[in-house]
Amino acid sequence: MLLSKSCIYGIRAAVYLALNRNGKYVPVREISENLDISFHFLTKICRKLSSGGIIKSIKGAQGGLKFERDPENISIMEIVIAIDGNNRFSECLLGLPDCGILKPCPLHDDWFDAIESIKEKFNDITVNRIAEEVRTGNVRITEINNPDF
Amino acid sequence: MLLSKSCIYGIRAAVYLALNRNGKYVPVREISENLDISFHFLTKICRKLSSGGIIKSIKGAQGGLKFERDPENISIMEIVIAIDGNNRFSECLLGLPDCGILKPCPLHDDWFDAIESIKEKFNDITVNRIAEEVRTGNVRITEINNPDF
DNA sequence: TTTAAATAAGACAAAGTTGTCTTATTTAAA
DNA sequence: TTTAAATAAGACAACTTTGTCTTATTTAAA
Ligand code: SF4
Ligand code: SF4
Repeated sequence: MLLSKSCIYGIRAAVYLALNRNGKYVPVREISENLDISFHFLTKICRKLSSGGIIKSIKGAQGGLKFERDPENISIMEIVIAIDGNNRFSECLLGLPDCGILKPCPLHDDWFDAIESIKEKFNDITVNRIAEEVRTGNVRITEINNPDF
Repeated sequence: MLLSKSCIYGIRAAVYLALNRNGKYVPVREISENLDISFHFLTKICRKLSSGGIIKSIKGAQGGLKFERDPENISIMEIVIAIDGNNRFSECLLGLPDCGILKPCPLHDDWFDAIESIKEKFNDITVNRIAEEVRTGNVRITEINNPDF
């Protein structure tokens, strides 16, 4: 798997948040129930998104989560980095020690083409773009039977 | 990580085997020492390659491993499948339940382009091709200081 | 002021992957 | 025939990821 479950949940939660932003803070409980993700696990992930500066959270009644910045400008890559750190994509194919391009492993060229292309895409795709696609009904972020997302 | 450690070790071991085939059976111990891979862990992986029909093994003195088929015709993909099963690459990006192209997740198109390209490459690249590249000194399958591989 | 709703924090459990070790079995060579 | 070299098999430990649970804290509303 290219992405950890944590990343996947984080991306889906961010898209949910972008879909439902009407100024109000959205509780983690609501997200976890609608996306069918373990509540406590999701709160942990959301705390990473908070400390990563992607969302902000407010405690107490009427509290919840909100974007810190406009999700128009938040890429999938930023979410992945906030959750799993910077080396999810820099880990390379055979993971040899002291690796580099001086004397690479046999799959280096092919692998780097592929991973660079994925990286580019992850940098380009914004949370808002995905939310828009969900809104127009082309794609989904939850199980197939859920009519809402 | 796209590939599990088991796969990585399996690929490196197969390339080693292709580099050192002079009719004789190669003991797992020799491979594990030269590639700096845990011996017992590697034997487990090699048993998967055996039951997958990629290599054959002979017990006892002068025993060891040998290719079952010509490594000219063994792709990296076959090794990955023998070790990790068929769904390493069919696992999809967001891993939604009941997934499909009818109503895909937002990253489906981009993801499938990328993964198809990687799959193609993994199907094309043979163990022998990698071994040849190691022989000519362009690439390596072990740590940088090792002059042999 | 009290209560209910919400995040924060962290202990803990379950599961998967990776790695170690021991014992049994097979085989060729001494 | 004995011995050493090798795989086979599987128990078990360490580590990582994933998931659950409990307690503390904060906040708005009743
Ligand atoms: S040579 Fe390239 S692909 Fe291979 S292990 Fe190193 S960085 Fe990764
Ligand atoms: S829509 Fe495509 S990329 Fe997304 S989860 Fe399903 S198969 Fe994977």
